[in-house]
Amino acid sequence: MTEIELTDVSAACATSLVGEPLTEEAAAELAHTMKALADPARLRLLSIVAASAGGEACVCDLTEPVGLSQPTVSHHLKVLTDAGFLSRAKRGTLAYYALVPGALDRVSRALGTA
Amino acid sequence: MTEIELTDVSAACATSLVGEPLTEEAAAELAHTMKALADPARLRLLSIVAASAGGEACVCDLTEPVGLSQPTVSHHLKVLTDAGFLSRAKRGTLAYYALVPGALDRVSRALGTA
DNA sequence: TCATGACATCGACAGTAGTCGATATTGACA
DNA sequence: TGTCAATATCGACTACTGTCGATGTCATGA
Repeated sequence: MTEIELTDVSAACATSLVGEPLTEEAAAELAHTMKALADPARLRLLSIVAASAGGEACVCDLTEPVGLSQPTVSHHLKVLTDAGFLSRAKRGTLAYYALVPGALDRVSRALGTA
Repeated sequence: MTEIELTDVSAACATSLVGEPLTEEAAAELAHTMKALADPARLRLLSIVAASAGGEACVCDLTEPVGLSQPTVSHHLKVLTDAGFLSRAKRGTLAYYALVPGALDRVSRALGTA
């Protein structure tokens, strides 16, 4: 595995897809970022977090809606956090996840021509 | 695998990610669409096609730039075509691929809040 | 009609990713 | 300190995916 450790959203979306041919590196970074979004469970987690009161939710709030085990939900949240889409705030024994403002918009702009 | 045969862009991007929680079906469709984009070779193919003269390119033009075998390139082009991002026009013995107008924009809008 | 060139499909293989149960970790609290 | 509850990590398994070489298909042109 060729580790791309800190591939987060801001790094991956510097250039636009349709402007000029992507370099190999730019394509790898953007693909890595999009892979984080290319999973139904993670998309649902993002949308549930976004729709939660206060814009944040803890793992225990998310397990039941998506119908997956707690380790699996934790795994998906880690993927989204590493990709820069979610932030994690631990308060007491609970871990609250929230959307990182602008992260989705950056990916959006990397794709769209408009 | 629960086949989603005709998952193309237009079906997958009806709702926005951050508006309200995605249904299981909407999440599956959008994830399927995004999976088509979540690969460095396919992103490069898209960008090369977009930047080609006349907005289209044949397989023989694409094999060398991405450094992959002809069958592999053909496979990626099929994935992108099935997902609704590329159109295929066969003229003589050559197959010309072109961006489907608005396809990327639809995904872009499904992600962004703006 | 036959050979050739462009592309698609097939079959196989290796690497990757989603999932879970079991377990470790961490903080709260009695 | 010991217990409990919430999360994270680990190990394993299965399924999927990217890749290739071999082969099939089809249109062109001699």
